[in-house]
Amino acid sequence: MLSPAAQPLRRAPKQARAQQRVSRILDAAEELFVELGYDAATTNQIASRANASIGSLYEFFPNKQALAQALAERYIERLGALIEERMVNDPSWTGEQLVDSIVTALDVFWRRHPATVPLLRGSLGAPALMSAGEQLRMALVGHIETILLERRPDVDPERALLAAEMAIDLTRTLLERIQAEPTHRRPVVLRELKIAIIGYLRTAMPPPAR
Amino acid sequence: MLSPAAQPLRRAPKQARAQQRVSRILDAAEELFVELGYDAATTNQIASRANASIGSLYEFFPNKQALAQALAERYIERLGALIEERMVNDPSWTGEQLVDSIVTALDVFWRRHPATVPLLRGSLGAPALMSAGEQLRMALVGHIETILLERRPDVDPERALLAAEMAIDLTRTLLERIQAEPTHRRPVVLRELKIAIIGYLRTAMPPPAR
Amino acid sequence: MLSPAAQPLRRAPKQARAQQRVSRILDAAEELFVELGYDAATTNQIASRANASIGSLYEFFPNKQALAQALAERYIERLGALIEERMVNDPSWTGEQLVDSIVTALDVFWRRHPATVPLLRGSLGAPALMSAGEQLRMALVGHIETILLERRPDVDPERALLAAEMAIDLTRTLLERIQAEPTHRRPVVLRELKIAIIGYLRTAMPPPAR
Amino acid sequence: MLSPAAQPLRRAPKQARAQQRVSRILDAAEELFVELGYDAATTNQIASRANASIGSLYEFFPNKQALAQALAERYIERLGALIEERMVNDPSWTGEQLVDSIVTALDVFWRRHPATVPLLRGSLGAPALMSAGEQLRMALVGHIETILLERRPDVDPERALLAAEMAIDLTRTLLERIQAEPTHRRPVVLRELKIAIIGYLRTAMPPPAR
DNA sequence: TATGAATGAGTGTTCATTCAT
DNA sequence: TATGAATGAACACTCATTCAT
Repeated sequence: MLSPAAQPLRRAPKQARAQQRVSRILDAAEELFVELGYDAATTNQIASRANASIGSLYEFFPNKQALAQALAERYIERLGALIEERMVNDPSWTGEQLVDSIVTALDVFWRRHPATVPLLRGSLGAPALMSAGEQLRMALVGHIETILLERRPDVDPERALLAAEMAIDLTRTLLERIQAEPTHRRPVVLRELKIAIIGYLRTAMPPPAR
Repeated sequence: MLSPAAQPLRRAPKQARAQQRVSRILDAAEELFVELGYDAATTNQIASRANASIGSLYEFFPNKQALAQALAERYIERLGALIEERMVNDPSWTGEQLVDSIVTALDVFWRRHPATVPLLRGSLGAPALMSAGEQLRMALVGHIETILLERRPDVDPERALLAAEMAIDLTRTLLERIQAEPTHRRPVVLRELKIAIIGYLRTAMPPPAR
Repeated sequence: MLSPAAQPLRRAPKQARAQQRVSRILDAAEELFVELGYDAATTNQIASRANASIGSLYEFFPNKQALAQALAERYIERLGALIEERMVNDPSWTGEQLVDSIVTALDVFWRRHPATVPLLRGSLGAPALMSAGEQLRMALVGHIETILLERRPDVDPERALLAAEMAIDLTRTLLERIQAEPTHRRPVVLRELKIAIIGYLRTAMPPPAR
Repeated sequence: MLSPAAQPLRRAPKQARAQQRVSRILDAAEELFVELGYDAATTNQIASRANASIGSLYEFFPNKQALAQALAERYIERLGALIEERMVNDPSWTGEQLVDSIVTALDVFWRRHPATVPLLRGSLGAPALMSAGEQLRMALVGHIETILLERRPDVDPERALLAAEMAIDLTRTLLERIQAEPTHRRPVVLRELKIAIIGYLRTAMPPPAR
């Protein structure tokens, strides 16, 4: 259930205007983190791209890191929606179909929210982003774990958790990698990713001998 | 193989003393890039941890970026050695044994040179590091591709390249991920990584029907 | 006349407070350029003498050079005022009286704005100052040329321009020279300067034979 | 006359090799002061253009300023030679011819030794150069004063000194100014300079009534 | 409440000068 | 004596953050 997590906002934006502003600021942060990276993007740039004053930004976010936090939380929320819509664990599907559906959904999400990538990047390089990314990762892992256990109640829960983590980490890397590929190569890598996950799951949790 | 690339050093350190100093500076950079990230690590910190003066650092490296470059090049060199020593494609080995040997070798390398991780991280976040990391990745991919083709001459070369890329990307992420795990979990994840690669390769390039 | 030139200010100081601050910064720059020279004066010194923070200075001026530019522009403006007040070409005056009036006016200006001197100094030594100084020189030359042509319509315009340039250059040097003289010698040199200009003009553009 | 002045050299270069090296260093300093200005030229650049080591440079010159000093002194020496060769006060010449000869000689010198210009520039802007330039100026003034007194024994010695100073200062500025002019304008300005000096002297020290 | 002017610690980098070899 | 590697104070400039209005 993709919990909302510790409140990073100084003041809850009660009025619609304020909520809109917070949203615009996060949009701007998302864009600039992607364009320039977390470190190179400045808070003043973010504010001004959001048509907000820098003072306003700091009204809502105590510091730069909180922007990353909030972004991660927004992603978590939106992932929640995505999961409910598109990651249904339709029991009539084969495992292949399920993987396909999930990976496709995540690919769409990644493309729509490219800052997921720098956010999900691990600890090194930008410690500021670690906890935000960690949360996001855990939200995804939790969902996959649930699906896995639903479909394969025979599997050791610990193994399922591990497999879910692996699946998410594989997906993350490859989707990140895809950004660097020329457009025409993207479907190729995407297909390969699905193969990798299927291959992995098949080996890691072989169907119980009939 | 694993070519050295453009010279980033202002002055070639002819004397042993100077070479040692360059080496110490790179060690310090490695440490601090890992501890704080590329952006947050300052050149003055690096110099002082290397027991060198800041002027000395700039005697050898024209700017901060060049440190990352040089680090990547040093890694490429050392990987060259590692490959020759430990990544032998012994024909008597099974595929499993080969994967095990390679992944283990890389794990050791990763642990010894943890800055490989931020260096190998893709483009976003620190454009400065992109080309350095890209080189490193290509060096690894090239080696795996060679081994793959040697063992499986029946496979389409393009597929082999793709598989090599996949294998490296999977390995990179997971080894990076491992850093974040508590020590006792590391062997578990490492084993899982091997399973993933084996599972993937088995699915992607199934042995020719007999 | 005495056109304002390209805007060197990052942000137009709309409020009176800001305008005052810009002014104080320029005053400080003026003083320090005179005391230490352009290169030796540091932007931090300038800011702190202006009781402004260094950040504030860079809020208004994109870089050190822009301070010199802005100073030159301020001089050009003030010279505009000076010219209108004190360099009137009173037709009842003799040439001697006119020269006296102009040189005196410039002397006063020079004393009040001693950084005119380093600014007007030619290209070598501080390329940064060249264009700023060149503008200032042209403003002065233009004014003298106008007066010359008004009083001596018989003279070839090109000659008048040349004479105006000469007059300004002579004046500049000598007024600069004067700074180095002990106080009691200054009127002497000033008188000599007037003699030089009068002597020059008399020789360069002798009155038409009646 | 044209005295050598306080020794700025750490060690008298007794051997021919050393003298040559000092000379090459000064040549390099001259070039770079002209190309980049005194401040922007670095001592390392100077040493390396002179094919000397930086240590060698500091063997002969205690600091950067001393290079300017020594340059000025070298100019003074060479001016001494120039004066003896080309600034002869031939009694058969008219004043015009004399001025022409002197100004021409100085113009040649200036062109051959363009660093005279930044050196002679007054105190402000580069205090380091002040005393060096001052010495050079005094050497020139002294010579002109002598000539003036020889030709016009009727003139008050103090007036002659003043006139000599003026003549040198006018010449200096205008010759400096000439550098900034396009080549084809240079003879024009040069002629104008002669006119200015002649006009000035005629006015400042009119020939005794017959 | 919202603004954006103001702050100043901290950054990468340079360069005059020293001194071990 | 000559070298050039080494030094580190100092510089121009940035940017996260504050706070008076």
